[in-house]
Amino acid sequence: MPPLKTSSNKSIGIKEIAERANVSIGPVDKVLHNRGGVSKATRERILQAIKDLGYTPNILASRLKSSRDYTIAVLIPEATEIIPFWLAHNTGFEEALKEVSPFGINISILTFEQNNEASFKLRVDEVLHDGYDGIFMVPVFYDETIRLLQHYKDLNVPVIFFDSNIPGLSNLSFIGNNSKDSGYLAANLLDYTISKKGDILIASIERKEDNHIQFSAREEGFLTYFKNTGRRILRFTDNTGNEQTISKGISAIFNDNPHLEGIFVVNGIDKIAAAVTPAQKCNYRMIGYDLIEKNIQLLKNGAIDFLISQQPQKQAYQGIKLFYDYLILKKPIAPSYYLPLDIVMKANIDYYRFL
Amino acid sequence: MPPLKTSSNKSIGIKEIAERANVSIGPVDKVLHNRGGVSKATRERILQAIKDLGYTPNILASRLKSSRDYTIAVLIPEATEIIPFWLAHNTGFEEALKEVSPFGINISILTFEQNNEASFKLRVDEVLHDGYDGIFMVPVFYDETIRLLQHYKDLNVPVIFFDSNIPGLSNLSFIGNNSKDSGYLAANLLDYTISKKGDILIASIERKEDNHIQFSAREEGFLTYFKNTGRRILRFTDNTGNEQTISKGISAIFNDNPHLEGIFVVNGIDKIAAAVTPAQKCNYRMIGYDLIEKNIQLLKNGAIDFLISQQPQKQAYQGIKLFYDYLILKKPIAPSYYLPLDIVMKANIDYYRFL
DNA sequence: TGCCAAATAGTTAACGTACACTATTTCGAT
DNA sequence: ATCGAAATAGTGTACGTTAACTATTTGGCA
Repeated sequence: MPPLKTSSNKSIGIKEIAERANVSIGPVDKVLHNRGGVSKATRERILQAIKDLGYTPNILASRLKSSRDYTIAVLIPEATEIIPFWLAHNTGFEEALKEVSPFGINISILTFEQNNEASFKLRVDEVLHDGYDGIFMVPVFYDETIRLLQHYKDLNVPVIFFDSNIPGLSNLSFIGNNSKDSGYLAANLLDYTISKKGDILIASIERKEDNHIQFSAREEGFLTYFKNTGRRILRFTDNTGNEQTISKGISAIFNDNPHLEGIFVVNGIDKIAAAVTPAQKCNYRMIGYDLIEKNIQLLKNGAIDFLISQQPQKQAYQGIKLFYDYLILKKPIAPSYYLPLDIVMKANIDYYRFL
Repeated sequence: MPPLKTSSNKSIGIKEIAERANVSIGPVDKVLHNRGGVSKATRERILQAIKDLGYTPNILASRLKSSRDYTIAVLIPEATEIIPFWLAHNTGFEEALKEVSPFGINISILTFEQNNEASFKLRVDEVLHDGYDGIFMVPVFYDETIRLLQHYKDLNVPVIFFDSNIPGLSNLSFIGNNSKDSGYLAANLLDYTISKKGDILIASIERKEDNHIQFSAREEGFLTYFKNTGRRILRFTDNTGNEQTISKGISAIFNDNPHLEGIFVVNGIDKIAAAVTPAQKCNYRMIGYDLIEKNIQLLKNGAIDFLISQQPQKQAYQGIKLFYDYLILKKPIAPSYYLPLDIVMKANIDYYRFL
């Protein structure tokens, strides 16, 4: 039985196409790139030859010759002390660049303040003015996002959203997690780890600089799971950010609800986890989001039981490679790419730290 | 604030190096490829110029010129009705090939029977005879693996293991899961989902065609977790493969152990899951391995609670890309690449199905 | 019919590298 | 000092594509 060789015997190039169509390579290239200046008849012959011989362009040679550069603008919130989350994307960008930069793909990272529409607008202005070959962005502010999309729609420049999505717009694609499903997953998992009659608390730290759409979706998914189960669900929301206040609030809930067994933290799990004493901790399970360093420590010392990763690095990596697929390989792009919802716990955290 | 441009202004080629070292491109190329025929003095000058200017070879041009092909032999067990697991790798191989085949990397898939050393030996003979530029293999049989390694060690041909590892050999690298840690993870998760005093059953279907080293490691990790916890652990092993026998065996254990709450299935979870009635199922949790279609169905209908994925597609994909890194990019390769231990349940299975 | 612009087709020079081939230099032996 | 082989350095072509440039054909109009 002969081994399954995956190589094509003899690669056919534009020369072979030209020969088969009885023309020189000039018109072939024109047809391939829709550059016009080819009579209808020969155009047909060339297209037929391409079909017959199964031409696949040699991207190496193509790239070598036309050293056209593609610059992707990356519109991403600034990582801060409070929200270090956005730092994680960088390793993904770097990794992707290693693979695609030989093909002339560069990125310009344009950061903005997540709670400051003016700073976002400034970046959009910049992007519109400078003219990029692709936009990879977190669509935080609706109106400005629309403005950007409208400008680039006519230019046929790919705009891909990541992290959070605004459905129904003219962006080429979205890459990220399904927030609602992640909430549903958290509920499913929490349900497994507490007793049938235990109560559940949904907690969150609300900050103006956060992306509320995503958080609502998480909660919605979570509640969907428990709909009609008779499970008692409590709610705690802090918008002070003050440790004392949070601590008191949580303690009060604990005292008032002896049957509390699970906590689902929509956002700011480090703050919530800090508000709980180890003595209290042994009585409930806590699940939340984001594999940032602080949370990883809390997971390791047992203050948090489960984290759901949004895989920022992977979003960044795959996102940039989507531009490579689209711009260089001319592959079709799906309207959305949902990354797996990874469940991370103490026993497998080390395998998720650097990816 | 200017955007962080990641592009290099002007790429340095061998021409620039030659100029700086006061030679023509000929000797530069000779130095770059250690082809000799260069005097020590000019060699030094050239190396210095390379260092000074920070030369990075243009892999596109390089590849275009020398259309040297690399063929990787993939030694992988044959997928069968009983063990469809090995089918999953194919999509990973295909995906990887799409990216690396422009660089001249091909693969030859050589399958063997997992429980038949002779068939393995045949493939090893083939590999030794035909001469490959890289070997990607599951080292199922020790002696033959050694034989292969010894032959290729002198030739400096990269041999990478995947799926299961034999430590301490001269292979370049390993990519796969850490089986022991996966067992530990399963224990940790199961511990979360059952009550403090529940008993646990470790079950497995032993078949001669299986990889026992991996299974032992899983069990070892599992037991490590429960060491000194006082948890009562039972054991069920079937080596008949007969449905009736398994069913009876499992039933007997259920009857004899009313406190049984969790089942860890080392291998053959579909068989074990089938042996349990829905009525019994609601009293325990079941965790096991392999995202094969049969198991996915069982997960969906609730017969299985958790599956740990070995990510065969990712192993295949990343493995082939390792050869690309090594052969084309000349990047250093780590001795092992452990993939994340993914926890899959009903609520997130759909995100794991096609990757 | 002849002329000329427009349309179409053909030619060629790179892109950066690899490597075979040719040219030059070095240096020991006479 | 001269010759010539060995060692070293330089040259040129090709890889497949792109796109500018040149050559040819077409066809409308006087």
